[in-house]
Amino acid sequence: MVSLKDISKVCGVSVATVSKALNNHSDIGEETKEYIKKVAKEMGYLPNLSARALKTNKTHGIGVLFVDEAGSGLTHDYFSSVLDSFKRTAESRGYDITFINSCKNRENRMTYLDHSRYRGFDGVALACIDFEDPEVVELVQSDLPVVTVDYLFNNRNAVVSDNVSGVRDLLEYIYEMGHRKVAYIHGAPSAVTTNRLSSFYRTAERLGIKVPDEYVMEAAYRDTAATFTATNCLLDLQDPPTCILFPDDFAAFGGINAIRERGLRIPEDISVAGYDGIRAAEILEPRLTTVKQDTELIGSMAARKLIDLIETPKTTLVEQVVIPGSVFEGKSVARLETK
Amino acid sequence: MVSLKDISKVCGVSVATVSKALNNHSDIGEETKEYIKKVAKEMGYLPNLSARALKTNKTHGIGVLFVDEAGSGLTHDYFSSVLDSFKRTAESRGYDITFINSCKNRENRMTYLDHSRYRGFDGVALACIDFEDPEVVELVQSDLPVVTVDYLFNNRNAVVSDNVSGVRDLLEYIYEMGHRKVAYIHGAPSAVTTNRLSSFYRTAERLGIKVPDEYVMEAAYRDTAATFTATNCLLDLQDPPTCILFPDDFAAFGGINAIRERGLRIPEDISVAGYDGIRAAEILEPRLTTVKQDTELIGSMAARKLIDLIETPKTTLVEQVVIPGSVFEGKSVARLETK
DNA sequence: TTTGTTAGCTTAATCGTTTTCGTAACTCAA
DNA sequence: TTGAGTTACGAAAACGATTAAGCTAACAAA
Repeated sequence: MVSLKDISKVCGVSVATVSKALNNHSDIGEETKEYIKKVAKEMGYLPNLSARALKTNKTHGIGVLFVDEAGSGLTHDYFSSVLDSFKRTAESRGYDITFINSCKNRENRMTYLDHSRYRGFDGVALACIDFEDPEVVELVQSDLPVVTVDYLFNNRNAVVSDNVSGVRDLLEYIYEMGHRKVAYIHGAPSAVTTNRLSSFYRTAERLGIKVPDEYVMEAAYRDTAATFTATNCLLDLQDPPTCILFPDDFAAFGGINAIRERGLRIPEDISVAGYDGIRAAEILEPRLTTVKQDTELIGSMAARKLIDLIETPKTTLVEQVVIPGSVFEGKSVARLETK
Repeated sequence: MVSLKDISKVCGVSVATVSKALNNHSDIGEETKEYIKKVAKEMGYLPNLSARALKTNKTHGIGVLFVDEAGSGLTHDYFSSVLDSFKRTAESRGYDITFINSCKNRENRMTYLDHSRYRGFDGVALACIDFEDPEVVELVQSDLPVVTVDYLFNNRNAVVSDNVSGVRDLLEYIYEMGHRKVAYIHGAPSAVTTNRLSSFYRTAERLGIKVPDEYVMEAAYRDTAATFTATNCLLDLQDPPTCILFPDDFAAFGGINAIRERGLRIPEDISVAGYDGIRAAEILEPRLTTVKQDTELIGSMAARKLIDLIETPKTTLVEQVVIPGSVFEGKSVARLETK
């Protein structure tokens, strides 16, 4: 590999001059600069990142921790979309994305924080994880620039999707379609779940929808078996709901299966709605009415905030950005005659 | 950050001794070694990867290029599963995964190879991409350790799923279910497509299934609009097929929609089959009959092969591993009376 | 006693950059 | 003419690790 020294020899100048020329320092003459750059290009010079990082303590690397309950955020539609967008934005600003080692069960492994320091990440992005995990807390509380997705820490940058308005808008839409008996199968306890659930209750109350306790059930996100069971419970009620909200689109299909197994039709016999707006939801029958999250914006905004923080550490501009979703009107919620 | 020098001061030995002790060199006394290790741990020492890499030319980093037609492999079920498995295996062996910058439209960007060199990857894994891309070819032909997924290059390690046996087994199953009129909507031209298609023709011939030209159509992978159209064409034929194979599970849903819009039922009126075995296929109605790829094995095998190659470069043990899939028997292929 | 061997450390060079400080040459106002 | 100020460049010290080579004391063998 060609180094600064090689270039300096060819150009007949010192290593320092080459370095400064390539980095556009102002104390190098224009002609010299151009000449050096030309030679560098011709020789196929590539900076040695290790050497540079050693000197500057900047790796231009960002660590990401995208882990879901099942152990990986990669096969999770919502988070892989967010990550994808995050990656594109970060790369366009010259940062590369590395996974923070999340393989917890190996000897001699490091904590998330240690691993991040070891790799020399300039900053880290966290999403989709158990934010209660002591290792995660340690990482967040550290002096590394951090951005979290869908979770708020004190004094830390965060980008969250607006679950409150999401559920509110969805429920309002369902109300307008004439539904007055709406059940909510919500996800496992978490900050996201709490927001959605309380928004559900508040909106219901405002609209004058009564929500019997048995209309609210729990099923883990993306757990089709759980929603299958829960849906059956709801359908067995003496006074079953006319519409069911599910934790997410994927989980909704567990419920849809339960409904269909009973020979009921969607939406003629019962209406359903999901959350997330995964690609499959737009394609499958019935087109699922859902809240489409703006993963593109969430990801790119998270990258932006993190990189801004990295590059201007002075201004500890802690910001918590809320990204609204939008109701995607599918075919899974029927219009009811309001009696 | 605590460095070797800090430790050496505390221990009253030279920096070299500390380095050797921590790396288990044989010319350091047992007691000294233990003592140094203890102190290092107490002080929370973490090796500086940049410094180490500068000296050893090993970053313990692997670059991955997982890009699909749409620009990202992250939102692609099959590839994100493979990547996930790849990542776990690599991490368990002490390697971290970084994306090779694939954002092509930015000023001053590097080629894949340059970027890989710049980052100092010890090796790279490629999947899901346009292997004809000159940049990809350049990368593969370079002196970097490489493993490819689902594509064979000369003299390069590769892990491929067995498309030949996959299509063969699937078609045999369909034959046994009594189908004699089988159409194949295949993906866009590529090595994978070629293998599948020729396996389709060979198996059909062996089984004595006649395949009229109009039964074979093309639709891009994961393109539900294209399969929608193609399926309609097939259904409009004077002698329509009794079963349709689709490029992949996701694309199959485009066809399924077309079928349903005509009021036809699956599998009573027409049978369908997909390919890949994505999670959604197992859950959605109708349970899709498909070829389930062993993404877990493909990913971990790719990581294994690559790391073996990295760590023992002498033995240019070029291996091309073929991973078979298995037919997942859903409910989308009906048993026909053989007349 | 001398020589050789070995275990256990240390010295010092090196990897490729960045950056501070110096300095030579030149300009220009006084 | 002189001193100050500017411009353009170089020398050298870091950054934190690895490692070849050298040194020393202790001990064994002759």
